[in-house]
Amino acid sequence: MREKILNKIKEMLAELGLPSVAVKLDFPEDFAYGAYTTNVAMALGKQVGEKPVDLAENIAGKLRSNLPAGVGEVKVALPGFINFFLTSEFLASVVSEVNQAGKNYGLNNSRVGQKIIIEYTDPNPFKEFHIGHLMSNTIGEAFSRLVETSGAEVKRACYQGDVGMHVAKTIWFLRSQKLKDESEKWGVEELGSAYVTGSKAYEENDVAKKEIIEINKKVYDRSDEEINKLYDWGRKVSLEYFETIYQKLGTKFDFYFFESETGKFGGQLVKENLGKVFEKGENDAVIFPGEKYSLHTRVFINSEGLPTYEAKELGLAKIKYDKYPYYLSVVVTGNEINEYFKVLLKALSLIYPDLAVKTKHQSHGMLRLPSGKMSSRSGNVITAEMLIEEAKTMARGNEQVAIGAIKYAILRQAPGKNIIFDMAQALSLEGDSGPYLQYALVRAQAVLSKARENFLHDLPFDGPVPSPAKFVDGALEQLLLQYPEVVARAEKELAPQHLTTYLTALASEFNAFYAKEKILDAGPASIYRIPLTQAVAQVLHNGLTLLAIPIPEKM
RNA sequence: GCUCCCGUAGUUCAAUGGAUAGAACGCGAGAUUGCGGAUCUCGCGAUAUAGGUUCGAUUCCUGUCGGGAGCACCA
Repeated sequence: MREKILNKIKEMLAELGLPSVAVKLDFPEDFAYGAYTTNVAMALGKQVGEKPVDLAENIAGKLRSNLPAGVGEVKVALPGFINFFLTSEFLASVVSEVNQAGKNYGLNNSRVGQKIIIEYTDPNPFKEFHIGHLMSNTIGEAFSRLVETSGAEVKRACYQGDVGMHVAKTIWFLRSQKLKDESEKWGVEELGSAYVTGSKAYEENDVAKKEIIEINKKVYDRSDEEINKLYDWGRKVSLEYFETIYQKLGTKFDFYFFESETGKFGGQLVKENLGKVFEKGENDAVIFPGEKYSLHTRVFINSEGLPTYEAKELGLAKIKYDKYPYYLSVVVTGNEINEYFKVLLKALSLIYPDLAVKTKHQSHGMLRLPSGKMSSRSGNVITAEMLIEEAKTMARGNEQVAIGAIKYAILRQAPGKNIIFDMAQALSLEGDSGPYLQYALVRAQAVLSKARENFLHDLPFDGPVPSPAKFVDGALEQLLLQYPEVVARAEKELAPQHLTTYLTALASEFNAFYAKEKILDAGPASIYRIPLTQAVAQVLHNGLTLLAIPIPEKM
């Protein structure tokens, strides 16, 4: 439809002898202004030296004598908008289009043939899976699913810090506890608190600090049998635990990358480019002189000879590409990495320029809780599991609703900004929330299943509806029509909030419709309203699936 | 101190340079023998500040004020 109207406008502009400009066709804020609107007249007004309204009338007049099929009216509004109103017949046809397309409604081909890799979550073994990881996972999974709608081949990647100081800190404490083997009843929670204790010791106790640095080296070169044993056990426990969380959250990774591999290779890369890209710094460290490029100078190899985060990330870019020659690589991390990532991309561009341009860093903000609430006994860390459990009690024990509430709270705002996560608000379970969407869908499904049982037997309605035009109200149908464009925009901008905003508008419109009109047992109107309900349910289903928000059957 | 990000109803968030700045929570008033009330209807209420660019600025540019993150061997 959009294409048809756009082409027609261009055609008319040409016939009027007006200069060709990029024509914008928008969804107006209010359906009172039609289904589509354009501002060409205002944009052209000055160029041509005519009043925008007059110009708009001129163009509209032309359009009226040559309407695209499905457009019922063209109106001009001050100060020069041209608005397009669609016919009831066309709007009714949207309903059957949605039902015919089903799960495929909203897909497009804009990225067919592209290989895209998306890295997110990135929890560290030997540490807790905290709410920051939950946030990264939620956003990354939504990105992945959105990008898949464009026909791209998407691979999900998880990058995990299985070596480094945090590991050494945890092991330091485990060793001090004289842990013999895995028969000891320790799990992830204890690993988490071992890290906290080790961390504290590192900062407060010089002896411990030295021991931890020593352990760190031994983890890298695997020279100590006792440490190896603790290490292998801890790594396994952590990774197995993470899998249970991914399952809950609806993520399945294609690739796992570990710092133990990227560190080796990244360190090598840095050494090879010493003197070219990198320089010697203080205490034998190897640095990247970021100041040359008005960035920070960063250490890539520390004075112990071990690769830092930056060197590892450098190696990772290449390792990823070797495994999966990508067209685009998206990396989702917290925004405290922003400055480092700029340095990293600069260094990468000097070594592998082609990879640097293919890499896109998308950060997310921090998940903060209103102070005082929800602090864990072991420190300030709030684990994902604790949050989910807390949410669950508020969601009448329904885990799908709990996860939906949390995910929606994260996805409703633009990524990159901090989120003040007010538990009470996210789980008020009403209004602008995940459960609100879930409820609208569950309710629609309940009506539909009742329709199947008692009323009509030929669902789904994927054929034409007899004389539906008089039952068309317009708002729901126009929203249904917008869905594919909303998805495309959210995909292109990696902006899931467009989709959450849209779905909330759709659910709200549906709930109003539900309150106002009878769907079942409404005579001929039912013949239209049942498929309409089905189309709404289909779009809610498709949209929630794209956001990886669980869809409960009952709630 | 320097660099980056951000200031929108009382609160938490939207808004591709366009129309009356859109929701939700909260507050006030209503709707229930009705397909699922975790619902619906109505009301109150906001672009930090001073300039600039533009036919038109929440959006772009500059200053000020306020908040967050980072600033050499953690990730």
